[in-house]
Amino acid sequence: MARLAGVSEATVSRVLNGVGPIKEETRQRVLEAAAALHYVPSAIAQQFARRRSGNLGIILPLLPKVNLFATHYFSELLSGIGATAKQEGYDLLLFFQGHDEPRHYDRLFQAQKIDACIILGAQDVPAEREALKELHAASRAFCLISQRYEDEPYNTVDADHASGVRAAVKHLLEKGYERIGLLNGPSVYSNSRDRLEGFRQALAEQQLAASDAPVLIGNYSRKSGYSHADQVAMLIRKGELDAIVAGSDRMAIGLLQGLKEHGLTAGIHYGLVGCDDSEGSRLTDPALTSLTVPFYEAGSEAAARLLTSASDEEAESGFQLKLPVQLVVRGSSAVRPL
Amino acid sequence: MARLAGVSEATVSRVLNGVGPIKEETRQRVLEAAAALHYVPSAIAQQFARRRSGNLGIILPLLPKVNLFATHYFSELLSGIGATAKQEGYDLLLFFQGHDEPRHYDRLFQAQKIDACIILGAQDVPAEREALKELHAASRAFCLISQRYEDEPYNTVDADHASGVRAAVKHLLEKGYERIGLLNGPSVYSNSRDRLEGFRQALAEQQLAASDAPVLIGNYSRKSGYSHADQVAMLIRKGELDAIVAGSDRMAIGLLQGLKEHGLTAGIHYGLVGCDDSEGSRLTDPALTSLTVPFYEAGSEAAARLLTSASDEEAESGFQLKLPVQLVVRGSSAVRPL
DNA sequence: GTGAAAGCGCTAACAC
DNA sequence: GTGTTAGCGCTTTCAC
Repeated sequence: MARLAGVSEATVSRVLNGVGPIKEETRQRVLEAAAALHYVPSAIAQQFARRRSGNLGIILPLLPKVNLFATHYFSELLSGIGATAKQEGYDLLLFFQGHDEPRHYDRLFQAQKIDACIILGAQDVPAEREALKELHAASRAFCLISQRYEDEPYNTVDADHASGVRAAVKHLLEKGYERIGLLNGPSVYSNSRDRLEGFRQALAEQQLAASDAPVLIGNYSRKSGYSHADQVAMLIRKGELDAIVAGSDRMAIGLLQGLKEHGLTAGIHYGLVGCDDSEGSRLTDPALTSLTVPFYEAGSEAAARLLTSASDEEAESGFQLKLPVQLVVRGSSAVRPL
Repeated sequence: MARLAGVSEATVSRVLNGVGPIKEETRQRVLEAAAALHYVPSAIAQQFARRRSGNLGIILPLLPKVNLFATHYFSELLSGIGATAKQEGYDLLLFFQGHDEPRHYDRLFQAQKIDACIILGAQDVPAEREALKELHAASRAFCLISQRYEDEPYNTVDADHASGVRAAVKHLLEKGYERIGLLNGPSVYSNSRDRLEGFRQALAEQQLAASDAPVLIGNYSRKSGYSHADQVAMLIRKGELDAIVAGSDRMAIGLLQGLKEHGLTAGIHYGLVGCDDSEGSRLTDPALTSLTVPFYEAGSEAAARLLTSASDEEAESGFQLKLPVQLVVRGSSAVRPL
């Protein structure tokens, strides 16, 4: 105890935490003693006494081994969260959530392991809704990223996927493509629904009938894109399709590879746009036009809103952020030769 | 307090922790009461009383925004660590370490935030060595992944990069390539040194002079691979090189793209092998032959060794694991046409 | 087999 | 401004 070294008692606490009025001289004495003794306060005891853990929980889906969250999506998000959390004096506590496991999110709060939490990869399924409702009922500080529940007032941070897809379709039309299709992800993710909506809006704006525009559903994986190649090749050959927007870069890349086997090259025989502007978009030949999503900012915004509101005890009004998405044009959507 | 519901006192603790002899009947009573009251023990208080945090710290390098740890490397590692930690009842506490920031690793132990820790992306630089020495001096349970210090007895888990590169070189020679080069990473990483060693061994085994085999040094990024393309193209044109092993898939891919601009195609004009068997290796055209590294296993092994030894108070003997690496053959190292 | 009591190392009233 | 005094909610000797 540094109190021996100095002369005081709980004053040490005040000095170290910078609370209450302290005479500069004693402050110095305490600081010196602490330094001399290499004193490091026990975080465990502090947490206990303060009844707050100082931890920001992060719940992320445990995808099957390989390609877990390779998609640079989680990487960016985590970095953004981490930077802000550090700045606010919080540590990051990670929880992998198996898809089938019971979602005991609130238990993390009850156990006081975390003071706030960010949920990644939430799905629109009953078990998830239940778990979130519980959090909300208990007034927990939590936030969803990249997933919204239209009928619930939860805090969310998302990208404006609808605008993104609108921009993509507009771009393709300007490039001379005429029959645009969509390879979307499953509707348990709100961003899939957003993309569909953006797609329809874009067609409507151009007075194009959305009803006969091809919309295929995959699962966001490269494999899924690849497996749709046969069908897409047929549509292209029949003249019913000449460009496609995919809900993820991975699906786009799989599709691109599959169509190459059909002798169809992106940017020549058809136009292709992906989503996420992942590293992979730069690896294909031709490189993939994509929509860049500010994941880092999403993470840091989410953390900032949660953590600063946690310290303020003010009535926090909740938030539903929608971050802008931007088109990055590359070879896969080059001018269409007639 | 569940004690009201039941009748006992500290017995609750015993029941919930399954220690000491308990009459089955009281055990049931306590359990029922706990269930009825939705009792969840405070992790914070438990940690405090037990003087252990129950956290496994993970230190990972904070790389500049984009492509942070996209490389599936960290993803796999984290998943492996997470799975084992969960199984052992530990939570994961994440710390991003800026390259320039002071490395106060031991402070995490002093503050009792963590009971053990895994360090990813450690470099062989003085500040790092200093921080690790401090951990070792204080007998902390820690482990390095993918980095060894030859002169220090630290716990490590690594892949057998030397064998991997040997296998790669052998494979290329068998395919008919004759003048193999190496595009390596910087020697602050032990795996770079390992690869160089494996490379030299392989040449020596084949009675080839290692001295005039081209060895280039990049920094593991795609950009770095790309920027070596000019030099490599020249070597190929001069007949001084016809195949190359790159220290990472990303460098290999950058090189492949750069050489394509020189009109040189992997698998036709030259042979190419990468390292890590990342997702990107399947995206290039041709697909990239690579060395598959068991990152998931590395993570889970590291966690297992640390956490089981932490509970056993036995003399833990330390460990230096070397996991096997395997060659995955794809198009970039096809038979060389003469 | 179970209760009683001490205490983990801090913070936060409350006096002085 | 600073010391005194209670706990925070568990675990853990030690008796019984």
